[in-house]
Amino acid sequence: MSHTIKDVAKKANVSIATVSRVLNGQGGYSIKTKEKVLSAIKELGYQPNALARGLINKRTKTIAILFPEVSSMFSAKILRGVENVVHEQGASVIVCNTASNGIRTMKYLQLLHEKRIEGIIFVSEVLKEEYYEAVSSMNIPIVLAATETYRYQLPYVKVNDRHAAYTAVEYLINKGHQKIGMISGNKYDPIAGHPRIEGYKEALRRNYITVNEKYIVDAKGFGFKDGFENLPRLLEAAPDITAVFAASDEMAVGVISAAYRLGIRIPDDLSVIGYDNLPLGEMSIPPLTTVAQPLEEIGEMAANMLFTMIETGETMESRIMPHKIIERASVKTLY
Amino acid sequence: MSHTIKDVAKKANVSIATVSRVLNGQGGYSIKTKEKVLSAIKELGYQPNALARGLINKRTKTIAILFPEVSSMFSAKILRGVENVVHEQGASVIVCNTASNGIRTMKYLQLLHEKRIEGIIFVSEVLKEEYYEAVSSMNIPIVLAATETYRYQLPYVKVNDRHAAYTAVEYLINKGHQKIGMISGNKYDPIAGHPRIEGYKEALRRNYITVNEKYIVDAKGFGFKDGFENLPRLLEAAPDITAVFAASDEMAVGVISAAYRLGIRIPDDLSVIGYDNLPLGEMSIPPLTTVAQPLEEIGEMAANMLFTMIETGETMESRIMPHKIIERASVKTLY
DNA sequence: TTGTATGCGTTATCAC
DNA sequence: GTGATAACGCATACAA
Repeated sequence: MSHTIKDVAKKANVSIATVSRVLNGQGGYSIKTKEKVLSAIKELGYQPNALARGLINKRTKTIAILFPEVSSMFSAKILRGVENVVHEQGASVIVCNTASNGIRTMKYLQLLHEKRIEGIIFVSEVLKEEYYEAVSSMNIPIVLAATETYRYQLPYVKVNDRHAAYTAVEYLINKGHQKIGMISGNKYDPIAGHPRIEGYKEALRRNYITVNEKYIVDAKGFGFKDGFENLPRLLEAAPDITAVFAASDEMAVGVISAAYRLGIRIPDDLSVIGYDNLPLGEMSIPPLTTVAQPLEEIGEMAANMLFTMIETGETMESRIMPHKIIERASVKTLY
Repeated sequence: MSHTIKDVAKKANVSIATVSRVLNGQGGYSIKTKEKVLSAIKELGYQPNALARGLINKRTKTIAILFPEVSSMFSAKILRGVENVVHEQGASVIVCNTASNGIRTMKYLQLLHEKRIEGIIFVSEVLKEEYYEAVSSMNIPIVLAATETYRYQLPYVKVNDRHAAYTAVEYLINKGHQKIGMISGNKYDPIAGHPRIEGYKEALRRNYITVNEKYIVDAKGFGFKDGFENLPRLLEAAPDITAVFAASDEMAVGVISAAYRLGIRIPDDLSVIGYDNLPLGEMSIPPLTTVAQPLEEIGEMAANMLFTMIETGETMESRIMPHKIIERASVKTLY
């Protein structure tokens, strides 16, 4: 099996203490012994045992990331950002698919506790009380990504959902649209649901357009089907709309597909704006205009914050990341 | 900080040996002491230290997965399958983005060695010799997913690329197409490139259609842009084609978008078939007909194989997973 | 500059 | 049934 520091010591004719010292480059040894040790290490192909190390210095150089669904473009983008800085730090990241399932999440949290990971990035979901308790008892930092919590003082990094939605809708208004429908994700979702609806309403109000509740149809989720199935419902309730704000890119693409089925031309008959800026949007026909969340940067920022929290032991300020309109071809100018 | 087995022992008025015994449910203690220990554990919120455990029994219950690009739907799907069985096993998975970069990969491999992970799943890439050497020296099992290697005896799980491509093209032929173009990924790619081209050719030959090299255009990769930018090139070289086989779904969607720009109607003027069966395909306009790789199952199978290899110490047989045609709306029947 | 010895939190092998 | 105690592989305080 793998060699130990002892084997190296023997081969180099020194004590294990000396080997340990050169391994950690602390000095306190002659250049000659250093070379002896180093060559012994090379000869044996020795690799230090991170378990033994971690046991002593209480550092595992491992963090975890939890999301409700690993296999979505959304999660994948954030993961990429996280993985980037994790690798930079010489650390590693354990991924956990919670499936939005309480017991599965709790089971993971326990496993992570046992493995003595040093920090957690919690993505997209609402942080339940039991999660919070569990993490608290682990005494390690956590940062929320693309979500936030009002009940606890926890750092998060996300865009301002309300404002981003506002921006999207105002963009539509600036393009001359007045009758604007919205297909929202679950309206009870305190992060990606309600705030975006509020942003929509506020944009209308500030531009002296009356808010009509019938113009808002609530999907149950944020997927393609949610958009696809709800465009007809929206059109029935509000046949005169000239534009739709969909609460996610997947929904927006669903809307576009539904429109295609119905013989409604995008953007000529109906304009569509999405939310997220997933790669999907560029691939759509027509290419989707959307309000972008910088997902990869959110992941990077979250990871960076987590690592400095691990290092310093102090908490950090939350970050609101900038959103911006990505103009493509799904919105028509109306004048 | 976290409590140790010692604290539990003290609180329960027993020795650490006894605590360890009930912790591992080995028997050899009265039901009464068991309860004493258990309640002490609960009171203290004790969590065993996996590092110390791993140090002794040489098991970390951790595996790693490496892919060239985490933030693709392709990787995400496989990851999901892997994560599924990993969680079932009470283990955890470290994700590594190699970025198809040799030194990055080697750095990761070393880190993983130090962490004493128990196995590796290697996805999509060509296994270089130095990778093989590194993994060999770790003395842990590896299984390849969606890739394979000819130089070494390593278990893999993937579809038969050549056959899957054959199936896709024959489907086109059965629909009455004779002039069929192909946009291949990198033709030097020994896994996803060359074999698919061979499958394409074979399908033509077996159906007595002359292979014309001009009908094959080689993109440099498998992305949207590769499809988008190469349809015009293909059309120039082979203006009379009635159908295109794209070597990936992303490319196929790129082809559809390019066709749209060119005023070519899909499938009326041109049929398109893809490869992979990503969620993307359902969202396309028109929905994409494609040959499916069961990505999630590939991930699950790879993980299952890896775990039994870890358990038994023996190697396993490779698995060819079934592919199948997913009929949607991008192919027209020609008679 | 170098070596010895102790401890990190477990499990396992002995005794009792 | 239960309790000391020796590993596991390493870092470090203390001697030398």
